[in-house]
Amino acid sequence: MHPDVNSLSLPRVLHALSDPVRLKVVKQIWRTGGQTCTALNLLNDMPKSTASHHFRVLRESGIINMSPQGTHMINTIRKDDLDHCFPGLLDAILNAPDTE
Amino acid sequence: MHPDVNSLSLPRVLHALSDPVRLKVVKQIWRTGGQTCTALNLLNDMPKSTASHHFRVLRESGIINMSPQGTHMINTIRKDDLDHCFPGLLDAILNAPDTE
DNA sequence: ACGTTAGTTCTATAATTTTGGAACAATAAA
DNA sequence: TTTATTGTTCCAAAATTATAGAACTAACGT
Repeated sequence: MHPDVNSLSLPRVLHALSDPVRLKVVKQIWRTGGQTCTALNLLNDMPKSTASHHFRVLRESGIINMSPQGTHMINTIRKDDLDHCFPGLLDAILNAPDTE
Repeated sequence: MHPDVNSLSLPRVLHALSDPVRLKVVKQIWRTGGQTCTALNLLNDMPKSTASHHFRVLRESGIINMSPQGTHMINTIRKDDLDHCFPGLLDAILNAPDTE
């Protein structure tokens, strides 16, 4: 389930992005323009259920769109929606240096 | 204790701002250009210790500067430092509509 | 010196999040 | 149809965070 554009919450978006793993994932999805979970190499670092959890947080906060494509999920950033709701926010975060 | 400019962490900053109370506080400090804790009317809503906790999170993430002024603390946003580390981020958040 | 103001720290509890194992779908491919 | 592949969901444990009462500290005014 994906939240509607008009129901995005800034605290929720910020919380989703405040996790280093999720922040990294978002940057990578953005860089590659849409990836599956495994293609993101998450499963080398953590079990599937944990990765799935992080993707769920990103989806439920409205940051990513997940669409089933055969056996995988294609993840894309909801850039337009985020830009519409919070202008400049995503760009600032995507362009920020890796501080962690 | 305030973190140095070169040691600000994006996930940490995002986490600090992902709490609705703290987000509101930051906006109010920015709007008024520097306020004490009580002037922020936090204590009407919550006990002192809780407010103090939130201010500590904001301070330790590098978002606010707290300087003792007699018996109070003057809280200001570390705008220059944040702009320097994460260009556009704070503006995007400060200008974002109140979604909560 | 005394009380007041403003806020911190200590401590504990409640709430939320993260992590991960195991069982479970759904699709694809042999 | 069997077997992988890709991921989800369920569950419980671990870790983090939020909340708040109570005692404490420091500065100011009287």
